[in-house]
Formats: sequence, structure tokens, C-alpha cells
Amino acid sequence: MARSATPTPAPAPAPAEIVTVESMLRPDPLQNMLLAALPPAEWARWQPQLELVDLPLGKVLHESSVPMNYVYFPTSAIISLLYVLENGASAEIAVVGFEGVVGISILMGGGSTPSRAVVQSAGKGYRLRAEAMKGEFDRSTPVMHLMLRFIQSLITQMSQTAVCNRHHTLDQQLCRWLLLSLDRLHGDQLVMTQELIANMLGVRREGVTEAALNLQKAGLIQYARGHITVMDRPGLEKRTCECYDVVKKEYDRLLPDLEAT
Amino acid sequence: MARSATPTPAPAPAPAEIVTVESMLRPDPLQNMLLAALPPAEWARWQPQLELVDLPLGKVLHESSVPMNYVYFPTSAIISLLYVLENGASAEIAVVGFEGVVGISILMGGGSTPSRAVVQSAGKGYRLRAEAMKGEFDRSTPVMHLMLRFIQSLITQMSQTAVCNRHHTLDQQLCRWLLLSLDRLHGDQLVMTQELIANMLGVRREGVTEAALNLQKAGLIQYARGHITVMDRPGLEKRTCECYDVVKKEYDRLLPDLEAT
DNA sequence: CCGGCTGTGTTCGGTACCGAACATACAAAC
DNA sequence: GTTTGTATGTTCGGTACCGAACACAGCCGG
Repeated sequence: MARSATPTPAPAPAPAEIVTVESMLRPDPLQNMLLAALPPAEWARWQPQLELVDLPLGKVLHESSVPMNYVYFPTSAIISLLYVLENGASAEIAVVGFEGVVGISILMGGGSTPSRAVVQSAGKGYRLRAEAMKGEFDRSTPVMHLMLRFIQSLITQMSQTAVCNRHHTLDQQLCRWLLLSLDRLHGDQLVMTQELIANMLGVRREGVTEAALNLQKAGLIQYARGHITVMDRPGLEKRTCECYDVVKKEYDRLLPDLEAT
Repeated sequence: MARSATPTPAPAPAPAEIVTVESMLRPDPLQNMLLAALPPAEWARWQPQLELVDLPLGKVLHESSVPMNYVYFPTSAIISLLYVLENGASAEIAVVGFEGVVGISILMGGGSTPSRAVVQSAGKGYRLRAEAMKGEFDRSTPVMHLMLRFIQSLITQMSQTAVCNRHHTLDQQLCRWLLLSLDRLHGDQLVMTQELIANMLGVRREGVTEAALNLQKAGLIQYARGHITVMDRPGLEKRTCECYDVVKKEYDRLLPDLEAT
């Protein structure tokens, strides 16, 4: 997408590429699709209240059952919605990136959820105070409808995760997880240890090692100390379960105006 | 609850008991907690549009990805939200009874979901045309807030199901499932074959047989050809996983006015 | 009363994942 | 360059559930 195949007269040296990457990662509000989809009137009201923040790996955006102060609109970061059990075991129930928003329970009226939101891939995002968000939601029907549709897509993702946990193999689930992450990044690299993936998927680290080796042997990915490079994305798509596709298609159906990437 | 322990002077013969059961199952709109919680103004508008319908076992209220025509407010029926995979395997992602409403995707704007809603326990319920429901939702803030809070409790149930599928044993899940069903019924009996339970939990029928035998040996339930009698509810609660309690508590937190049963 | 159906119990081998322990190997810090 | 830590690979026995096949028992209709 950034490195186009058009025959550039003089192949630009390194700095040019850096500029390209920079511009891709530039924290532009329009890089969050929900923000980008706001009607002009709403946008004018929101802009002064939006605050760009760094979202470093591991940062907890909201803790289980603790009232939230902000909603977050990720741009380059990926947020994982995790469920942590009493015994410490955990499982990811959904993942949110530049296509969505974290903290929907503020809109729903609960103010908190039994789940935890953790930054899974470092990046940036905009945040908005809970009261402001709630006010905007109640005040503007377009905002409400936009948010509700996103929430429905999130519900689909959660449901699909539940079924996937029940019926699909770890290999398939790893493919699904990689694809979901990949879709929320710009590029084919992701920084993620197997230990962390295991936490997300709710399995042992050794299980992830084995599954990752399978994918590596098949030439689909390349693993190296917390850095994964996807070599063959279509191959991953072929190997994953239907769950990935269902979630993606349902998102596109519910939020068709935001499809462009 | 119906058969009180107060010393009735003359023990009433069979007819009296039938009357009691009848009155318990009487399709009173107030027997759905969301309907009961409507402000008077809303109630006045809704009443003429609500239609009482029979919900026989197995009836499909909405099919995966098919636009819905009605929302359903169960009174005595229990509805199971099921997810069916391409290969026919299935899993329940949530269960809704007199405490809620089926068809929330109408409110969210999607009009359909990839899940299926099936009557898991026969009974009655009120239905409302999709357009009417949508109109009411957009028009009345109290209705919106009520519905949104219910939806959040449903999201909690789905999330918890996802984690439960991953981490808890079939024995525990069966307890959870029995308790969730029991809470939505008036009594200690439920009509349900092991085959059907297996479908809901997304496991083999034999697995359910084994788990049910465990519970029976422990004196918690009694099984007989599709009829389950719960003998020791506290025992079930002790044996189930935390998931049951989390879901219940979160519902009570989100919809505190509706707690009474 | 007898056959057939439905619901439940039982068995077998197989597999996917768990829990724990240990081996290696790269990477940054000293 | 050595040390220390972190990330990955490997092994072992154990268990929960699967898939298939079959046995039996109540129940309903002929």
C-alpha cells in the first residue's frame, strides 16, 4: 500500500521510505474509522475534546469492574479485550484497532465491564472523557447509530470467539488471531511473544510454540524472538477457520461506509 | 414459591393446584421484566402493539443472517441464542428469558445477526414488530437506556460463555447451564433431553450423560427421559464455576430495578 | 402385546491440550 | 566477552473430550 509498484524515476533512498512510514503512522484522527465517519457538525464539537495519547504495550485502558474515565479511539494501536478468571487464567474475547472504539460500556450505561482492556500492540489513539462521550451519544442520533453498529460488530466478534474456543483447533485459532491483528496494523510485521499470544488465546505457551512451528514449517510466517513476519497471507486465510471471515464480513456489512483501508 | 408451607386448614384437591400453576403461567405482560419496567407513557403506546404468542419448543425466532421481523419479550419461555458452524457444530452464546428481549440487532441497526434464536423451553412471550420497536427505541430515551443496559448484560453473558468454553469442565458448565435455565423458569423442573443440552453446550451427548450422572450421583439433580428435577440448588451453585455468578451479579448491577422475582 | 422409536448408559481407541520440568539460543547490559 | 535475562523449543505423563458403535430401557402406536 505504501510501497507502490509505480516506476519511480529515481529510486528514492532510505529517508524517503521513512517519511512514508511516518505519514502512515501519523496520528491523524481520520485514521480511526469511527472518528473519520463522524458528520461535520459532530466532528467540530469533538475535535477540541479529543486527546492524542501514547498507548504502550501492556497498558491497561480499563480494569475489570472499575468505572472507566475515557473511551479510546485507537489509530495505530491494537487493544485486546481480555477476560481474567479468579485463578488467573485469561482469554481474549475481542480485539479492537483503528476500526473501532474501546469503552463501549460507557455508552451502554454500565460504566464498567467484568473485562479488561490491554494494549496488545503499541501505538497511538485518541481518547475522550466518559462524560463527553456519553453526552454526545445521547445527543446525536447519527453518533448513536454509528456506535451501535460498531457494538453489534463487536458482539459478533465475541460470539464467534465463544464458538471458536469450543470447536476449532489451536492452529486455526492462531491463524484467526494473526489475521485479526494484521488487519489492524499497517504492514506484515507484528511484535508479539508467544507467551502473550498464549494469554490472549487462553492456552499454554507451549501450545502456541507448536502451532507457530506448524505455520512456520508451512512457510506462512516467520518467527524470531517476539517478531512475527507474515510471509503468505492468503495461506493463513486458507488455514484459518470460518470465524475470521464471518467477523470481517459482518463488520463490513454493518459499517459499509468505513470499508476503505 | 407456589406451594407454600403455611398450614392450609383443608388440603386443597387437585383443581386448586392447577389454578395456582395457571396463574403462575398467566401471560401477564408484567411477567417480562423489561416490559414491566417501562414508564407509563411508553407502556400506553406499546400495549396495543404487543402480541402474545406461543413459543413451542424448537421454534426458531430468527435464523442466522436473516432480517428479523419481530423482537420477542419472553414471559414463560426460554430462548437460546445459538451459533451454528458450517459443519453443523453449534454452541450457545447466551440464553434469554423473562428478564430480557430477543432480537437486539434490530435496535443496533444491523437487522440480523450470524446467530440463531431457538426456543429452548416452551412457553409464551410478547412480540413487537421490528419497525415499531426501532421507532420506540429512537424516540424514547428511557426505553433506549433500558435496552442498552440489558444489551450490556447480554454482552457479559456472551463474554463469560467464551471464557467458560475455554477454561471450565463440562461438569461445571452443565451446572451453570442448569442454573441459568432454572432462573428463567418458575419451579425446579425442566424439560430437556441430554441431546439438546449437548447441542447448546457444543459437546457430545455422551459427555452430557456422564456429567449428568455425576450430578445425579451427588444428589443434585434427578434425570428421567427428558425431565430434569433439581433436588439441591445450593449444591449446584457450589459446584458451578464463577461464570454463573458473574453473569447474574452483572445483570443485577445493570438493571437493579428489575431484581424482584 | 409387540415392534419401533426415543432417550440414556457404556465401551473403545484416539487426540488435543494441560502441567511441569528442562534445554537451548539469542540479546542486551555490564 | 561474559553475564543475565528473556524467548523459544522439547519432552513426559496425564486428562478431558471426541467419534463411533452398541446395549438397554421406557413409551407409544399398531
